Amino acid sequence: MTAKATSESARDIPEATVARLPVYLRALVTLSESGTATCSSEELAAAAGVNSAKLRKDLSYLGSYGTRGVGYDVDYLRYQIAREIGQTQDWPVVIVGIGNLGHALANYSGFRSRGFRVVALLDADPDRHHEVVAGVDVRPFDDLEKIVAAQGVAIGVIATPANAAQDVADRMVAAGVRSILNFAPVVLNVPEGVDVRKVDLSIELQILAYHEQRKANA
Amino acid sequence: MTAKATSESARDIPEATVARLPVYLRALVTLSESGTATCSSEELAAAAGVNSAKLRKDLSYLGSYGTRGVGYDVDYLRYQIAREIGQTQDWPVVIVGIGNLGHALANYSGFRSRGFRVVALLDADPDRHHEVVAGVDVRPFDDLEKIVAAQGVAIGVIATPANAAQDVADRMVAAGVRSILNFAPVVLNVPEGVDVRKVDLSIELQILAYHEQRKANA
DNA sequence: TCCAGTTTGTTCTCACGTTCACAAAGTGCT
DNA sequence: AGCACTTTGTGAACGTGAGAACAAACTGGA
Ligand SMILES: NC(=O)c1ccc[n+]([C@@H]2O[C@H](COP(=O)([O-])OP(=O)(O)OC[C@H]3O[C@@H](n4cnc5c(N)ncnc54)[C@H](O)[C@@H]3O)[C@@H](O)[C@H]2O)c1
Ligand SMILES: NC(=O)c1ccc[n+]([C@@H]2O[C@H](COP(=O)([O-])OP(=O)(O)OC[C@H]3O[C@@H](n4cnc5c(N)ncnc54)[C@H](O)[C@@H]3O)[C@@H](O)[C@H]2O)c1
Repeated sequence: MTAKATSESARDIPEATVARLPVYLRALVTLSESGTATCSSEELAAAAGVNSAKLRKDLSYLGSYGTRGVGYDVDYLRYQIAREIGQTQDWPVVIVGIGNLGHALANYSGFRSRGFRVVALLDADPDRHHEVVAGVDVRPFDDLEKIVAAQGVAIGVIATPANAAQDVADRMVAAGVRSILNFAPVVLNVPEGVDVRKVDLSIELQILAYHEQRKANA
Repeated sequence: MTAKATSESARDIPEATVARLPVYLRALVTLSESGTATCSSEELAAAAGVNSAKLRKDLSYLGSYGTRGVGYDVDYLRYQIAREIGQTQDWPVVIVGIGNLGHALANYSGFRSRGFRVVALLDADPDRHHEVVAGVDVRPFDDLEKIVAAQGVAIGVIATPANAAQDVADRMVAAGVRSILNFAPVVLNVPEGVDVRKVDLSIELQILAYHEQRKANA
Protein backbone atom coordinates (compact mmCIF):
# COMPACT_ATOMS: atom_id res chain seq x y z
CA MET A 1 0.00 0.00 0.00
CA THR A 2 2.34 2.74 -1.16
CA ALA A 3 -0.23 4.98 -2.80
CA LYS A 4 -1.27 6.53 0.46
CA ALA A 5 1.00 9.45 1.24
CA THR A 6 0.21 11.34 -1.93
CA SER A 7 -2.33 13.96 -0.93
CA GLU A 8 -3.42 12.48 2.37
CA SER A 9 -0.73 14.17 4.46
CA ALA A 10 -3.11 15.92 6.83
CA ARG A 11 -0.73 15.36 9.76
CA ASP A 12 0.41 18.70 11.01
CA ILE A 13 4.10 18.99 11.47
CA PRO A 14 5.42 20.85 14.56
CA GLU A 15 6.79 24.34 13.85
CA ALA A 16 10.21 23.43 15.20
CA THR A 17 10.37 20.55 12.74
CA VAL A 18 9.21 22.69 9.81
CA ALA A 19 12.08 25.08 10.52
CA ARG A 20 14.60 22.24 10.36
CA LEU A 21 13.35 20.51 7.23
CA PRO A 22 15.05 23.04 4.93
CA VAL A 23 18.33 22.37 6.75
CA TYR A 24 17.97 18.63 6.19
CA LEU A 25 17.10 19.28 2.59
CA ARG A 26 20.23 21.31 2.07
CA ALA A 27 22.35 18.61 3.67
CA LEU A 28 20.75 16.02 1.40
CA VAL A 29 21.43 18.12 -1.68
CA THR A 30 25.08 18.34 -0.68
CA LEU A 31 25.27 14.60 -0.07
CA SER A 32 23.55 13.87 -3.35
CA GLU A 33 25.93 16.13 -5.26
CA SER A 34 28.90 14.39 -3.69
CA GLY A 35 27.59 11.10 -5.01
CA THR A 36 26.29 9.58 -1.79
CA ALA A 37 23.34 7.27 -2.43
CA THR A 38 22.43 6.31 1.12
CA CYS A 39 22.97 7.79 4.55
CA SER A 40 22.17 6.95 8.15
CA SER A 41 20.34 9.27 10.52
CA GLU A 42 23.62 9.71 12.34
CA GLU A 43 25.42 10.98 9.24
CA LEU A 44 22.61 13.24 8.14
CA ALA A 45 22.21 14.62 11.64
CA ALA A 46 25.90 15.46 11.77
CA ALA A 47 25.67 17.25 8.42
CA ALA A 48 22.67 19.22 9.63
CA GLY A 49 24.13 19.99 13.03
CA VAL A 50 21.44 18.28 15.09
CA ASN A 51 20.97 15.28 17.35
CA SER A 52 20.20 12.06 15.47
CA ALA A 53 17.20 11.23 17.64
CA LYS A 54 15.72 14.61 16.82
CA LEU A 55 16.35 14.08 13.13
CA ARG A 56 14.60 10.69 13.14
CA LYS A 57 11.66 12.10 15.03
CA ASP A 58 11.40 15.01 12.61
CA LEU A 59 11.46 12.70 9.59
CA SER A 60 8.88 10.42 11.16
CA TYR A 61 6.33 13.21 10.88
CA LEU A 62 6.59 13.02 7.11
CA GLY A 63 6.20 9.28 6.96
CA SER A 64 8.39 6.24 7.12
CA TYR A 65 10.93 6.84 4.41
CA GLY A 66 13.94 5.02 5.86
CA THR A 67 14.93 1.38 5.95
CA ARG A 68 15.93 -0.14 9.26
CA GLY A 69 19.39 -1.54 9.26
CA VAL A 70 20.25 0.55 6.18
CA GLY A 71 19.35 4.21 6.48
CA TYR A 72 17.78 6.64 4.04
CA ASP A 73 17.98 6.79 0.27
CA VAL A 74 19.37 10.27 -0.27
CA ASP A 75 17.50 11.19 -3.44
CA TYR A 76 14.23 9.68 -2.31
CA LEU A 77 14.27 11.46 1.04
CA ARG A 78 15.35 14.65 -0.67
CA TYR A 79 12.33 14.49 -2.93
CA GLN A 80 9.96 13.73 -0.06
CA ILE A 81 11.15 16.69 1.99
CA ALA A 82 11.10 18.98 -1.05
CA ARG A 83 7.52 17.97 -1.74
CA GLU A 84 6.45 18.39 1.87
CA ILE A 85 7.78 21.94 2.14
CA GLY A 86 6.49 22.93 -1.28
CA GLN A 87 9.79 23.14 -3.05
CA THR A 88 8.57 21.11 -5.99
CA GLN A 89 6.59 24.11 -7.09
CA ASP A 90 7.55 27.60 -8.13
CA TRP A 91 6.76 30.51 -5.81
CA PRO A 92 6.52 33.98 -7.33
CA VAL A 93 7.84 36.65 -4.93
CA VAL A 94 7.76 40.46 -4.92
CA ILE A 95 10.39 42.53 -3.16
CA VAL A 96 9.43 46.03 -2.04
CA GLY A 97 12.13 48.57 -1.16
CA ILE A 98 15.13 48.29 -3.48
CA GLY A 99 17.74 50.02 -1.35
CA ASN A 100 20.88 48.47 0.10
CA LEU A 101 19.23 45.34 1.34
CA GLY A 102 16.72 45.04 -1.50
CA HIS A 103 19.56 45.02 -4.01
CA ALA A 104 21.34 42.24 -2.17
CA LEU A 105 18.17 40.17 -1.99
CA ALA A 106 17.36 40.73 -5.66
CA ASN A 107 20.85 39.57 -6.61
CA TYR A 108 20.78 36.51 -4.39
CA SER A 109 20.81 33.31 -6.43
CA GLY A 110 19.92 31.10 -3.47
CA PHE A 111 16.26 32.03 -3.71
CA ARG A 112 15.92 30.93 -7.30
CA SER A 113 17.61 27.62 -6.63
CA ARG A 114 15.13 26.87 -3.87
CA GLY A 115 12.00 27.42 -5.88
CA PHE A 116 11.46 31.16 -5.45
CA ARG A 117 11.18 33.43 -8.47
CA VAL A 118 11.50 37.18 -8.02
CA VAL A 119 8.80 38.49 -10.36
CA ALA A 120 8.94 42.14 -9.36
CA LEU A 121 11.06 44.73 -7.62
CA LEU A 122 9.08 47.73 -6.39
CA ASP A 123 10.18 51.04 -4.95
CA ALA A 124 8.41 54.29 -4.14
CA ASP A 125 11.37 56.42 -5.24
CA PRO A 126 11.02 57.40 -8.95
CA ASP A 127 14.80 57.70 -9.23
CA ARG A 128 15.07 53.96 -8.84
CA HIS A 129 12.57 53.09 -11.54
CA HIS A 130 13.78 51.39 -14.69
CA GLU A 131 17.00 50.46 -12.98
CA VAL A 132 17.57 46.77 -13.72
CA VAL A 133 18.68 44.49 -10.92
CA ALA A 134 19.49 40.86 -11.69
CA GLY A 135 17.50 41.06 -14.90
CA VAL A 136 14.34 42.46 -13.32
CA ASP A 137 13.53 46.13 -13.63
CA VAL A 138 12.48 48.23 -10.69
CA ARG A 139 8.89 49.43 -10.95
CA PRO A 140 6.70 51.93 -9.08
CA PHE A 141 5.21 50.64 -5.86
CA ASP A 142 1.75 51.39 -7.24
CA ASP A 143 2.14 48.52 -9.69
CA LEU A 144 1.84 46.16 -6.70
CA GLU A 145 -1.83 45.21 -7.08
CA LYS A 146 -1.53 44.66 -10.80
CA ILE A 147 1.52 42.42 -10.48
CA VAL A 148 0.21 40.41 -7.55
CA ALA A 149 -3.01 39.72 -9.40
CA ALA A 150 -1.37 38.95 -12.73
CA GLN A 151 1.33 36.65 -11.39
CA GLY A 152 -0.56 35.07 -8.50
CA VAL A 153 2.00 36.29 -5.99
CA ALA A 154 1.46 34.87 -2.50
CA ILE A 155 4.74 35.88 -0.86
CA GLY A 156 6.04 39.42 -0.36
CA VAL A 157 9.31 40.70 1.02
CA ILE A 158 9.52 44.08 2.76
CA ALA A 159 12.90 45.86 2.69
CA THR A 160 11.74 49.44 3.11
CA PRO A 161 12.56 51.75 6.01
CA ALA A 162 10.67 51.00 9.21
CA ASN A 163 8.23 53.88 8.90
CA ALA A 164 6.95 52.63 5.54
CA ALA A 165 6.70 48.95 6.43
CA GLN A 166 3.20 48.87 7.90
CA ASP A 167 1.75 50.73 4.92
CA VAL A 168 3.50 48.40 2.53
CA ALA A 169 2.21 45.40 4.47
CA ASP A 170 -1.35 46.74 4.37
CA ARG A 171 -1.16 47.26 0.64
CA MET A 172 0.30 43.79 0.15
CA VAL A 173 -2.43 42.16 2.18
CA ALA A 174 -5.14 44.10 0.36
CA ALA A 175 -3.61 43.02 -2.94
CA GLY A 176 -3.79 39.37 -1.94
CA VAL A 177 -0.37 38.55 -0.50
CA ARG A 178 -0.73 35.99 2.27
CA SER A 179 2.83 35.58 3.53
CA ILE A 180 5.29 38.35 4.33
CA LEU A 181 8.98 38.31 5.11
CA ASN A 182 9.79 41.54 6.91
CA PHE A 183 13.25 43.05 7.28
CA ALA A 184 12.14 46.37 8.73
CA PRO A 185 12.57 46.66 12.49
CA VAL A 186 8.90 47.07 13.35
CA VAL A 187 6.10 44.84 14.55
CA LEU A 188 3.64 44.43 11.70
CA ASN A 189 -0.07 44.12 12.32
CA VAL A 190 -1.81 41.89 9.81
CA PRO A 191 -5.20 40.20 9.71
CA GLU A 192 -5.82 36.60 10.70
CA GLY A 193 -4.66 34.17 8.05
CA VAL A 194 -1.66 36.21 6.92
CA ASP A 195 1.75 34.88 8.00
CA VAL A 196 4.56 37.24 8.88
CA ARG A 197 8.12 36.26 9.61
CA LYS A 198 10.59 38.89 10.62
CA VAL A 199 14.33 38.90 10.14
CA ASP A 200 15.98 41.35 12.45
CA LEU A 201 19.73 41.53 12.13
CA SER A 202 20.19 43.97 14.98
CA ILE A 203 18.40 41.63 17.33
CA GLU A 204 20.68 38.78 16.32
CA LEU A 205 23.71 40.88 17.19
CA GLN A 206 22.10 42.03 20.42
CA ILE A 207 21.55 38.43 21.48
CA LEU A 208 25.20 37.66 20.79
CA ALA A 209 26.23 40.76 22.73
CA TYR A 210 24.14 39.70 25.72
CA HIS A 211 25.94 36.36 25.92
CA GLU A 212 29.27 38.02 25.24
CA GLN A 213 28.71 40.32 28.18
CA ARG A 214 27.87 37.29 30.28
CA LYS A 215 31.09 35.57 29.33
CA ALA A 216 33.06 38.70 30.22
CA ASN A 217 31.43 39.04 33.63
CA ALA A 218 31.86 35.38 34.53
CA MET B 1 17.24 48.40 49.51
CA THR B 2 17.79 49.59 45.95
CA ALA B 3 21.54 49.07 45.72
CA LYS B 4 21.26 45.39 44.98
CA ALA B 5 20.79 44.86 41.29
CA THR B 6 24.00 46.58 40.22
CA SER B 7 26.46 43.79 39.55
CA GLU B 8 24.65 41.04 41.40
CA SER B 9 22.44 39.98 38.44
CA ALA B 10 23.56 36.37 38.46
CA ARG B 11 20.05 35.20 37.56
CA ASP B 12 20.15 33.61 34.17
CA ILE B 13 17.54 34.83 31.81
CA PRO B 14 15.77 32.26 29.58
CA GLU B 15 16.85 32.30 25.93
CA ALA B 16 13.33 33.05 24.73
CA THR B 17 13.26 36.11 26.97
CA VAL B 18 16.69 37.31 25.83
CA ALA B 19 15.45 37.23 22.24
CA ARG B 20 12.49 39.45 23.13
CA LEU B 21 14.29 42.06 25.23
CA PRO B 22 15.61 43.91 22.15
CA VAL B 23 12.03 44.11 20.86
CA TYR B 24 10.85 45.64 24.11
CA LEU B 25 13.76 48.01 24.05
CA ARG B 26 12.87 49.21 20.58
CA ALA B 27 9.25 49.74 21.62
CA LEU B 28 10.42 51.74 24.63
CA VAL B 29 12.67 53.91 22.47
CA THR B 30 9.71 54.68 20.22
CA LEU B 31 7.49 55.49 23.19
CA SER B 32 10.17 57.66 24.73
CA GLU B 33 10.68 59.59 21.50
CA SER B 34 6.96 60.19 21.23
CA GLY B 35 7.03 61.78 24.67
CA THR B 36 5.42 59.00 26.69
CA ALA B 37 6.73 58.97 30.26
CA THR B 38 4.90 55.93 31.60
CA CYS B 39 3.30 52.85 30.13
CA SER B 40 1.44 49.77 31.33
CA SER B 41 2.44 46.21 30.52
CA GLU B 42 -0.62 46.06 28.29
CA GLU B 43 0.49 49.03 26.17
CA LEU B 44 4.08 47.92 25.93
CA ALA B 45 3.03 44.39 25.07
CA ALA B 46 0.83 45.68 22.26
CA ALA B 47 3.70 47.76 20.89
CA ALA B 48 6.00 44.74 21.01
CA GLY B 49 3.44 42.35 19.58
CA VAL B 50 3.30 39.96 22.52
CA ASN B 51 0.98 38.84 25.29
CA SER B 52 1.06 41.12 28.34
CA ALA B 53 1.54 38.25 30.78
CA LYS B 54 4.58 37.13 28.84
CA LEU B 55 5.95 40.67 28.87
CA ARG B 56 5.56 40.96 32.63
CA LYS B 57 7.18 37.60 33.23
CA ASP B 58 10.06 38.52 30.93
CA LEU B 59 10.62 41.80 32.74
CA SER B 60 10.43 40.09 36.09
CA TYR B 61 13.65 38.22 35.28
CA LEU B 62 15.48 41.55 35.24
CA GLY B 63 14.08 42.72 38.53
CA SER B 64 11.06 44.58 39.77
CA TYR B 65 11.13 47.79 37.80
CA GLY B 66 7.43 48.58 37.58
CA THR B 67 4.99 50.18 39.99
CA ARG B 68 1.73 48.38 40.70
CA GLY B 69 -1.30 50.44 39.84
CA VAL B 70 0.85 52.67 37.61
CA GLY B 71 3.01 50.79 35.17
CA TYR B 72 6.59 51.28 34.03
CA ASP B 73 8.64 54.45 33.76
CA VAL B 74 9.62 54.39 30.09
CA ASP B 75 13.10 55.87 30.38
CA TYR B 76 14.01 53.94 33.50
CA LEU B 77 12.93 50.61 32.05
CA ARG B 78 14.64 51.45 28.79
CA TYR B 79 17.89 51.98 30.63
CA GLN B 80 17.54 48.78 32.65
CA ILE B 81 16.96 46.65 29.56
CA ALA B 82 19.77 48.38 27.68
CA ARG B 83 22.14 47.66 30.54
CA GLU B 84 21.03 44.05 30.85
CA ILE B 85 21.63 43.25 27.18
CA GLY B 86 24.89 45.14 27.05
CA GLN B 87 23.73 48.06 24.98
CA THR B 88 25.30 50.59 27.28
CA GLN B 89 28.67 49.60 25.91
CA ASP B 90 30.20 49.71 22.48
CA TRP B 91 30.79 46.45 20.59
CA PRO B 92 33.41 46.43 17.84
CA VAL B 93 32.40 44.18 14.95
CA VAL B 94 34.20 42.85 11.86
CA ILE B 95 32.37 41.92 8.69
CA VAL B 96 34.01 39.39 6.37
CA GLY B 97 32.83 39.07 2.77
CA ILE B 98 32.00 42.45 1.28
CA GLY B 99 29.80 41.32 -1.62
CA ASN B 100 26.14 42.10 -2.12
CA LEU B 101 25.11 41.36 1.42
CA GLY B 102 28.29 42.64 3.06
CA HIS B 103 27.77 46.02 1.41
CA ALA B 104 24.23 46.25 2.71
CA LEU B 105 25.32 45.33 6.22
CA ALA B 106 28.22 47.80 6.16
CA ASN B 107 25.86 50.57 5.11
CA TYR B 108 23.22 49.75 7.70
CA SER B 109 22.89 52.50 10.27
CA GLY B 110 20.79 50.39 12.64
CA PHE B 111 23.85 48.60 13.97
CA ARG B 112 25.61 51.76 15.02
CA SER B 113 22.52 53.09 16.78
CA ARG B 114 22.31 49.92 18.84
CA GLY B 115 25.84 49.96 20.13
CA PHE B 116 27.69 48.11 17.38
CA ARG B 117 30.64 49.70 15.63
CA VAL B 118 31.90 48.23 12.37
CA VAL B 119 35.66 48.48 12.81
CA ALA B 120 36.70 46.50 9.75
CA LEU B 121 35.47 45.17 6.43
CA LEU B 122 37.51 42.25 5.12
CA ASP B 123 37.46 40.46 1.79
CA ALA B 124 39.71 37.90 0.12
CA ASP B 125 39.29 39.45 -3.31
CA PRO B 126 42.07 42.01 -3.98
CA ASP B 127 39.80 43.88 -6.40
CA ARG B 128 37.68 44.93 -3.46
CA HIS B 129 40.52 46.29 -1.36
CA HIS B 130 40.68 50.00 -0.72
CA GLU B 131 37.11 50.41 -1.75
CA VAL B 132 35.46 52.50 0.94
CA VAL B 133 32.05 51.47 2.24
CA ALA B 134 30.27 53.67 4.75
CA GLY B 135 33.53 55.35 5.66
CA VAL B 136 35.43 52.13 6.34
CA ASP B 137 37.85 50.78 3.78
CA VAL B 138 37.85 47.17 2.70
CA ARG B 139 41.00 45.34 3.76
CA PRO B 140 42.59 41.97 2.98
CA PHE B 141 41.20 39.07 4.93
CA ASP B 142 44.68 38.36 6.26
CA ASP B 143 44.46 41.49 8.36
CA LEU B 144 41.90 39.69 10.52
CA GLU B 145 44.16 38.63 13.38
CA LYS B 146 45.83 42.02 13.61
CA ILE B 147 42.53 43.90 13.72
CA VAL B 148 40.82 41.57 16.15
CA ALA B 149 43.75 41.83 18.53
CA ALA B 150 44.15 45.58 18.17
CA GLN B 151 40.49 46.48 18.55
CA GLY B 152 39.41 43.75 20.96
CA VAL B 153 36.80 42.48 18.55
CA ALA B 154 34.54 39.82 20.08
CA ILE B 155 31.84 39.65 17.39
CA GLY B 156 32.32 38.65 13.76
CA VAL B 157 29.89 38.60 10.85
CA ILE B 158 30.32 36.13 7.99
CA ALA B 159 28.88 37.16 4.61
CA THR B 160 31.09 35.08 2.33
CA PRO B 161 29.94 32.32 0.00
CA ALA B 162 29.06 29.05 1.73
CA ASN B 163 32.24 27.23 0.76
CA ALA B 164 34.45 29.82 2.46
CA ALA B 165 32.42 30.20 5.64
CA GLN B 166 33.92 27.39 7.71
CA ASP B 167 37.45 28.57 6.97
CA VAL B 168 36.55 32.12 7.87
CA ALA B 169 34.96 30.93 11.09
CA ASP B 170 38.05 28.91 12.02
CA ARG B 171 40.28 31.90 11.44
CA MET B 172 37.96 34.13 13.44
CA VAL B 173 37.92 31.75 16.37
CA ALA B 174 41.68 31.35 16.29
CA ALA B 175 42.02 35.14 16.26
CA GLY B 176 39.89 35.45 19.38
CA VAL B 177 36.37 36.11 18.11
CA ARG B 178 33.86 34.52 20.47
CA SER B 179 30.52 35.27 18.80
CA ILE B 180 29.68 34.81 15.13
CA LEU B 181 26.70 35.88 13.07
CA ASN B 182 26.62 33.68 9.97
CA PHE B 183 24.74 34.48 6.78
CA ALA B 184 26.20 31.67 4.71
CA PRO B 185 23.89 28.67 4.27
CA VAL B 186 26.12 26.13 6.02
CA VAL B 187 26.31 24.59 9.46
CA LEU B 188 29.41 25.94 11.17
CA ASN B 189 31.46 23.83 13.55
CA VAL B 190 33.02 25.83 16.32
CA PRO B 191 34.61 24.92 19.65
CA GLU B 192 32.81 25.04 22.97
CA GLY B 193 32.43 28.56 24.27
CA VAL B 194 31.95 30.20 20.89
CA ASP B 195 28.41 31.32 20.05
CA VAL B 196 27.07 31.09 16.52
CA ARG B 197 23.79 32.46 15.31
CA LYS B 198 22.74 31.89 11.75
CA VAL B 199 20.47 34.00 9.62
CA ASP B 200 19.16 32.04 6.69
CA LEU B 201 16.87 33.99 4.43
CA SER B 202 16.04 31.04 2.18
CA ILE B 203 14.86 29.05 5.16
CA GLU B 204 12.57 31.89 6.20
CA LEU B 205 10.98 31.88 2.76
CA GLN B 206 10.76 28.10 2.79
CA ILE B 207 8.88 28.16 6.07
CA LEU B 208 6.44 30.69 4.63
CA ALA B 209 6.06 28.53 1.52
CA TYR B 210 5.27 25.47 3.62
CA HIS B 211 2.41 27.26 5.35
CA GLU B 212 1.30 28.80 2.09
CA GLN B 213 1.04 25.36 0.56
CA ARG B 214 -0.96 24.25 3.57
CA LYS B 215 -3.42 27.11 3.15
CA ALA B 216 -3.83 26.25 -0.55
CA ASN B 217 -4.53 22.57 0.15
CA ALA B 218 -7.04 23.26 2.93
C1' DT C 1 16.69 -20.99 8.17
C1' DC C 2 18.97 -18.95 12.01
C1' DC C 3 21.73 -15.50 14.18
C1' DA C 4 24.56 -11.44 14.99
C1' DG C 5 24.77 -6.83 13.79
C1' DT C 6 22.75 -2.39 12.27
C1' DT C 7 19.57 1.32 12.13
C1' DT C 8 14.96 3.06 12.14
C1' DG C 9 10.57 4.60 14.34
C1' DT C 10 8.47 5.45 18.63
C1' DT C 11 7.61 5.67 23.56
C1' DC C 12 8.67 7.80 27.79
C1' DT C 13 10.54 11.33 30.64
C1' DC C 14 12.15 15.73 31.53
C1' DA C 15 12.95 20.60 30.60
C1' DC C 16 11.39 24.78 28.78
C1' DG C 17 8.07 28.22 27.46
C1' DT C 18 3.33 30.17 27.44
C1' DT C 19 -0.81 31.61 29.45
C1' DC C 20 -4.17 32.06 33.09
C1' DA C 21 -5.52 33.83 37.18
C1' DC C 22 -4.96 36.18 41.37
C1' DA C 23 -2.83 38.06 45.65
C1' DA C 24 0.01 41.93 46.64
C1' DA C 25 0.87 46.65 46.18
C1' DG C 26 0.23 50.73 44.54
C1' DT C 27 -3.08 55.30 43.37
C1' DG C 28 -6.50 58.74 44.21
C1' DC C 29 -11.08 60.17 45.71
C1' DT C 30 -14.09 60.93 49.63
C1' DA D 1 -8.16 56.73 57.14
C1' DG D 2 -11.02 53.92 54.25
C1' DC D 3 -12.40 52.22 49.87
C1' DA D 4 -12.78 51.40 44.96
C1' DC D 5 -9.85 50.86 41.25
C1' DT D 6 -5.64 49.80 38.64
C1' DT D 7 -1.70 47.17 37.52
C1' DT D 8 2.30 44.44 38.71
C1' DG D 9 4.72 40.13 39.85
C1' DT D 10 4.29 35.26 40.29
C1' DG D 11 2.44 30.44 41.29
C1' DA D 12 0.34 26.84 38.94
C1' DA D 13 -1.59 24.47 34.82
C1' DC D 14 -0.79 23.43 30.32
C1' DG D 15 1.45 22.61 25.92
C1' DT D 16 5.44 21.93 23.05
C1' DG D 17 10.00 20.26 22.20
C1' DA D 18 14.43 17.58 23.24
C1' DG D 19 16.80 13.51 24.13
C1' DA D 20 17.49 8.74 26.05
C1' DA D 21 16.36 4.30 25.36
C1' DC D 22 14.62 0.35 23.17
C1' DA D 23 11.65 -2.83 20.41
C1' DA D 24 10.84 -3.64 15.64
C1' DA D 25 12.58 -4.34 11.15
C1' DC D 26 15.98 -5.00 8.00
C1' DT D 27 20.80 -7.03 6.11
C1' DG D 28 24.16 -10.40 5.26
C1' DG D 29 26.75 -14.43 6.41
C1' DA D 30 26.88 -19.31 8.06
N1 LIG E 1 20.92 47.22 5.04
C1 LIG E 1 20.95 46.28 5.95
O1 LIG E 1 21.90 45.50 6.02
C2 LIG E 1 19.85 46.10 6.92
C3 LIG E 1 20.07 45.31 8.02
C4 LIG E 1 19.02 45.11 8.92
C5 LIG E 1 17.80 45.70 8.69
N2 LIG E 1 17.62 46.48 7.62
C6 LIG E 1 16.31 47.06 7.42
O2 LIG E 1 15.90 46.81 6.11
C7 LIG E 1 15.20 47.91 5.60
C8 LIG E 1 15.85 48.40 4.34
O3 LIG E 1 17.19 48.73 4.62
P1 LIG E 1 18.11 49.40 3.53
O4 LIG E 1 19.44 49.55 4.13
O5 LIG E 1 17.98 48.69 2.26
O6 LIG E 1 17.44 50.86 3.39
P2 LIG E 1 17.51 51.86 2.14
O7 LIG E 1 17.16 53.18 2.65
O8 LIG E 1 18.80 51.67 1.44
O9 LIG E 1 16.38 51.34 1.16
C9 LIG E 1 15.03 51.52 1.41
C10 LIG E 1 14.32 51.60 0.07
O10 LIG E 1 12.91 51.58 0.30
C11 LIG E 1 12.31 52.54 -0.57
N3 LIG E 1 11.04 52.97 0.01
C12 LIG E 1 10.83 53.89 0.97
N4 LIG E 1 9.52 54.00 1.24
C13 LIG E 1 8.89 53.14 0.43
C14 LIG E 1 7.54 52.81 0.24
N5 LIG E 1 6.58 53.35 0.98
N6 LIG E 1 7.23 51.90 -0.70
C15 LIG E 1 8.19 51.33 -1.43
N7 LIG E 1 9.50 51.59 -1.29
C16 LIG E 1 9.85 52.48 -0.36
C17 LIG E 1 13.32 53.65 -0.69
O11 LIG E 1 13.11 54.38 -1.88
C18 LIG E 1 14.63 52.87 -0.70
O12 LIG E 1 15.01 52.53 -2.01
C19 LIG E 1 15.18 48.97 6.69
O13 LIG E 1 13.98 48.87 7.43
C20 LIG E 1 16.33 48.56 7.56
O14 LIG E 1 16.10 48.92 8.91
C21 LIG E 1 18.61 46.69 6.71
N1 LIG F 1 22.70 38.45 -1.08
C1 LIG F 1 21.73 38.05 -0.29
O1 LIG F 1 20.69 38.67 -0.21
C2 LIG F 1 21.86 36.81 0.49
C3 LIG F 1 20.73 36.25 1.03
C4 LIG F 1 20.83 35.11 1.80
C5 LIG F 1 22.06 34.54 2.00
N2 LIG F 1 23.14 35.08 1.46
C6 LIG F 1 24.43 34.44 1.72
O2 LIG F 1 25.33 35.41 2.16
C7 LIG F 1 26.60 35.13 1.63
C8 LIG F 1 27.07 36.31 0.84
O3 LIG F 1 26.17 36.58 -0.20
P1 LIG F 1 26.48 37.68 -1.29
O4 LIG F 1 25.29 37.76 -2.16
O5 LIG F 1 26.95 38.91 -0.63
O6 LIG F 1 27.68 37.01 -2.09
P2 LIG F 1 28.79 37.73 -2.97
O7 LIG F 1 29.38 36.69 -3.85
O8 LIG F 1 28.25 38.97 -3.56
O9 LIG F 1 29.89 38.19 -1.93
C9 LIG F 1 30.76 37.30 -1.30
C10 LIG F 1 32.05 38.05 -0.96
O10 LIG F 1 32.87 37.22 -0.14
C11 LIG F 1 34.22 37.34 -0.60
N3 LIG F 1 34.95 36.14 -0.21
C12 LIG F 1 34.95 34.94 -0.82
N4 LIG F 1 35.73 34.07 -0.15
C13 LIG F 1 36.25 34.74 0.89
C14 LIG F 1 37.13 34.38 1.94
N5 LIG F 1 37.62 33.16 2.06
N6 LIG F 1 37.45 35.33 2.84
C15 LIG F 1 36.96 36.56 2.73
N7 LIG F 1 36.10 36.96 1.78
C16 LIG F 1 35.75 36.05 0.86
C17 LIG F 1 34.10 37.52 -2.08
O11 LIG F 1 35.25 38.16 -2.58
C18 LIG F 1 32.86 38.40 -2.20
O12 LIG F 1 33.18 39.77 -2.15
C19 LIG F 1 26.47 33.88 0.80
O13 LIG F 1 26.83 32.76 1.59
C20 LIG F 1 25.00 33.83 0.50
O14 LIG F 1 24.56 32.50 0.34
C21 LIG F 1 23.07 36.20 0.70
